[in-house]
Amino acid sequence: MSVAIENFVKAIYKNGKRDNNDTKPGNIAKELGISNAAATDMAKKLATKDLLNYEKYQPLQLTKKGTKMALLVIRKHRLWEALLFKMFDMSLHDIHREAELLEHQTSDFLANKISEYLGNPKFDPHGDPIPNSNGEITTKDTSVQLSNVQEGKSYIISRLMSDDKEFFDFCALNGLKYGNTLVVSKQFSNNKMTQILINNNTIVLNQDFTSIIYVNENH
Amino acid sequence: MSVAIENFVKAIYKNGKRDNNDTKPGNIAKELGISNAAATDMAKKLATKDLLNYEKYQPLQLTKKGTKMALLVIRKHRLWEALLFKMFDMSLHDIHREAELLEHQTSDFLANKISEYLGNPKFDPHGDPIPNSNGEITTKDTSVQLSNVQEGKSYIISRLMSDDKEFFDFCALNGLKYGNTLVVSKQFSNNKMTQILINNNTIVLNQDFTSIIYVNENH
DNA sequence: ATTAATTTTTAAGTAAGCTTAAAAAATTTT
DNA sequence: AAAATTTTTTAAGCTTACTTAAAAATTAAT
Repeated sequence: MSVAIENFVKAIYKNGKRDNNDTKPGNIAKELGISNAAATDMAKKLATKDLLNYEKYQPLQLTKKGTKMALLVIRKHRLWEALLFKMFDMSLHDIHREAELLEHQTSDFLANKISEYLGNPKFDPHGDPIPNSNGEITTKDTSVQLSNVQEGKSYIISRLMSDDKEFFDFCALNGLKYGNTLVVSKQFSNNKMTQILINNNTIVLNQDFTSIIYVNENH
Repeated sequence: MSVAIENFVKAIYKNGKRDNNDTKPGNIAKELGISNAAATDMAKKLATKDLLNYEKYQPLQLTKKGTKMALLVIRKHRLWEALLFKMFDMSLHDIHREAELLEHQTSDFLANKISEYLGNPKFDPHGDPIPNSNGEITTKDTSVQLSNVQEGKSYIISRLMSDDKEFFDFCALNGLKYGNTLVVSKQFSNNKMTQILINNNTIVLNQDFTSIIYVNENH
């Protein structure tokens, strides 16, 4: 299967999770930076390969086979991120960029070697779960978006769900890092803004950021 | 530049070295598993990009720019081989196969990180020299083919120049490994066959093998 | 030095993965 | 509910990297 196909099923999987199953061609096209027409074309093609179900004007739905393909690509991506992060002094954004390419050129055999070397980690450096070699995610995610938390409580950052350099630069600067602790000091105007205390600094985040930072309550 | 282009200049570079500059389209086509027509087409195209000089019916000659591109791809290939060989328990053939794909999806930045991590090695696990980040090979090669050595002398294996699984399996079985010592006990019929003593075993190699095993005299 | 064989080139054609433009359908706004 | 907007689909076309088939040139054999 080609890189284009792998990226296509991956985009459907990711957008499905993120945008509450808005997996219509336009949404996927945007994610991939291609035209809507190209997305429709590709959807039809992948339907003939039993990777997804296609019905005109309906959201695209991955089949079992398509989902497995997506998860195996995501597995390779996250394993590469984990490996590069551990071995080299590289930013989250940089490891993402490299993994984005390497993921398509990695045999299952090599992926397993990397996993084994790392001690079969369950999460990558963003806190995203790493699917196993059968394309299954066995960990269950109890984290919530930082936009959805309660004032006054303490939380542990569990996930930074982004590909964006600006965001990661901001995170690096402010101690927003997988595993770190923060306290929510105030929620403003319907959770559009969130004030947190982290590393003895008070910062205010808007929803662009609080919707992609996931946390678990700190008991 | 595309994968096809990177592989094309790499093939010219490698065949130029190996086959005494027989870099006519047919030879490159064979190396890449494409038709002669495709090789001619690509050659013309790359000439317009100043990667090679093309004259009808003449061998293809890489320009400075083309040579540098080839060497930077080869650099990435050999760095990946060195890394995978060091970190994971993988055969020479397996690391080659993985590196063949990874080489095209590796930024210069990452290549430098890998090199640094490995202590800027000058040779890969086959004994092949690793070009530096400017695409230059600074080590000078004094090794000779095992088909060209003298009876009775002792040599150190410096290079196993192959991509072939059969060959590597044979090497692994018989202790033919980069850095190991062997003694040439006999040359037969115009060097078509060579008898060597290695690891207390006597084995006879034909020219298919002795022409791709390089050695340095053991002083 | 011809003839035969091989290689290279040209020409025409294909598949993948895109594009833009316009038509059709769905969705949103008023 | 009708009109306006947006999205999806269809259609036609493009580029890359190939292919096969046949013509032209080179190389090898007798």
